[in-house]
Amino acid sequence: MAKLKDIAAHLGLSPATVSRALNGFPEVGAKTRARVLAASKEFNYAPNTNAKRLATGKSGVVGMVFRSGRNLLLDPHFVDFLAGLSLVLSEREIDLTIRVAPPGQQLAHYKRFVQSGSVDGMIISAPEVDDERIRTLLEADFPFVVHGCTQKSAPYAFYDIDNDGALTDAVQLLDQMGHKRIAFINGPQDLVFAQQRLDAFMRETSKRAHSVPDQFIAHDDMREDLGYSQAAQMLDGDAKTRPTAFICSSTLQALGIMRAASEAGLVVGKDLSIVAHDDVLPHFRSEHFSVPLTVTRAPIRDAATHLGKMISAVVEGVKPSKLQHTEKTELVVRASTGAAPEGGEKPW
Amino acid sequence: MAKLKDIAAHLGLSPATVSRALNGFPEVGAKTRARVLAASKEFNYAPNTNAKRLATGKSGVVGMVFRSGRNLLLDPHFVDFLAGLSLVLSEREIDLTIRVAPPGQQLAHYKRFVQSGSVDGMIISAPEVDDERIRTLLEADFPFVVHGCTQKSAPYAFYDIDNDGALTDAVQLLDQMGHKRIAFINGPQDLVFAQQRLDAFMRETSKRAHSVPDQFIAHDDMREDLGYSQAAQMLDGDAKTRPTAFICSSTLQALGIMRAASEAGLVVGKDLSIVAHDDVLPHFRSEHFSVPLTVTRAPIRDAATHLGKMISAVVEGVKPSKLQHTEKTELVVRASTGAAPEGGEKPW
DNA sequence: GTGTATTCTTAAAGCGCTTTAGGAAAATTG
DNA sequence: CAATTTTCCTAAAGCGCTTTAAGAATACAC
Repeated sequence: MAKLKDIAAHLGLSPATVSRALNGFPEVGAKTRARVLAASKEFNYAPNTNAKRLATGKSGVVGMVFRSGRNLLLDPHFVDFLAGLSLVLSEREIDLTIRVAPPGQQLAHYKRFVQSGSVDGMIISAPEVDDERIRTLLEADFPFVVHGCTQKSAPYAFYDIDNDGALTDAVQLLDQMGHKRIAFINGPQDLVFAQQRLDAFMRETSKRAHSVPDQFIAHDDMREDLGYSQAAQMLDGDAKTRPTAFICSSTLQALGIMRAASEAGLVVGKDLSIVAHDDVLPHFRSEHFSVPLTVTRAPIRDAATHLGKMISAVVEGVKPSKLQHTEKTELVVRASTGAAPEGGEKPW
Repeated sequence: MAKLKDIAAHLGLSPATVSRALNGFPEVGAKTRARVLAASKEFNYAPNTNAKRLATGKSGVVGMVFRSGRNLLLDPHFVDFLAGLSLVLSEREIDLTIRVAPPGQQLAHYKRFVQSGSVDGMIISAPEVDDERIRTLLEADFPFVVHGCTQKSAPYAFYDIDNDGALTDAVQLLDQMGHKRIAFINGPQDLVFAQQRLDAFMRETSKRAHSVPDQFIAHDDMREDLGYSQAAQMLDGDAKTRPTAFICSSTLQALGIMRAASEAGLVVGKDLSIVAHDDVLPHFRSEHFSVPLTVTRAPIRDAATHLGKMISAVVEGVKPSKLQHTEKTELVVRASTGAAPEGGEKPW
């Protein structure tokens, strides 16, 4: 493996000049640069990454830590995010290194990442309500970006969607259609976005005087099977008091709700309305569901793309406070929502 | 950030001793080691990864390159593999760095990974029939493992499943049930496993004197929608000459075939039999399909686990030729297969 | 032609760790 | 107790690159 020194020796130059020629510094003569470039081609030279990293103090890598318990890599939301992210990063010649750790050891891995200098920045996904990872990275003054946001005026870079707006839209739509009994199948309660959605849901429903009993609000991973079982349970009761509409946090849950509805003999869009939040996962296109789904739409792909650019900027020194974005969601009304069925006008 | 030198100075020791104490070398005194360990705790010391890497020549990282076109990160097979792999690697304190590149630039990235010394080894997934990545890494004598295998006596470490056996089992089962017209919906033809399955399929069907016309063999990405459209097309014809059974390479394709069957008014397991290969993807459990699926079973997770251990061994210097495994698949007969329907006894 | 500015190149230090070779101190031997 | 061996530790070189400070070489001015 040819080294910088070899090339220098071969050309009768010093390593310093070769280094500068290769890295595009202006103070090297035009023909010298040309010679260096040619020799580097000829010798098939590639600089030793680790030497470069040690000398510059930059790694050209950003890191992510995954939970091994509730394995995020099995969550389609998360995978789509990762796919988008790694694509953007690769375009910028930034590598992504991933590490999997059990829930209890998450923080330790973040600290090690920070201290060991193996990454220039980190990406945090699915922040919790009071997220210790964020606290740690802030304290260490280490570059990072967050997918989601924990508070109104956060001192870090983030890309979030307007969860409040999404839920407001959803409740409002159903209310206009005459629904008074709206159930909510949400994401894991410890995650910020779920909390934000819950808050908005509670506010908007109670504002309209049809506040919702606890048993019609569920919090769990956003999966088809869980959506199914939760919906099935909620639908298992007197037709006079069961929900006439569902709001849920993911199209996967919506699929489960549809399955439960069909088993209960209910026609979606007629006997039962469903509004989901749609992250636009490539394998679960809500417009192609057996009953096309009404959704609040915000592609998770967009978040990944933005966050990739953001972390690259933060690492370059851009102020995190300049890199904050909350994306509005788009309400797309399709066939899964319709007027409340007869007998549905009575609130809980 | 505390450095090795700082700790050494603080304890009145040389950096060499501190380094050895921390890395568990035997030639350091028990109480010296204790002091070093204590001080390192106190100072919250973490060695600089890049310095370590430069000094040792090892990075503790393995790399993967993904195609950006046909984005492998959107393929559930692949993601499940990745999830398993990263888990095993993390247990061994090996990081995984991923890079995404367009199809034409794959090779360049492999070369850069090799030359730059940023990774100790690579993992290759979905090898092609004559895979240039494998050739390149072999030439460079660089550690790598392959998920799948390109030839009988390969000079590299791999974990493969017995594709030949799987297809043999599948054809044999259907044959015993009286099926004479078996269609095959396979994976992308340029991939080795698809080729192996095709070879076995052709051999076993022709052996039984019911060889298959071209239009009843399809090659494409293993997706529900493609399985659906391919099956729909194959089923769109005279009941006397259309397939009575399908073999397919993935449970996703099987889902598509089921959808096509149901739209054609066919009952799976009665009018139409299906055997799929099952990689045991967590979101697509074949035993829970509306008609439980007959499969040749081999969890992709197992492959990931093994390959994680393998690459770690190869990097440690174990001979790749000692690390080769072909896993048998398990035939699991469920309700999706049944006796050939009336009129099904006539071969093509 | 001398003096100054400008352009190009180099020597050498340094990034933070590991590791080889060697030395001092302590333990073992006869 | 001198002669070894063993145990523990250190000095210093080195990993392959970048970068600062300074020096040659060339160009420009008058």
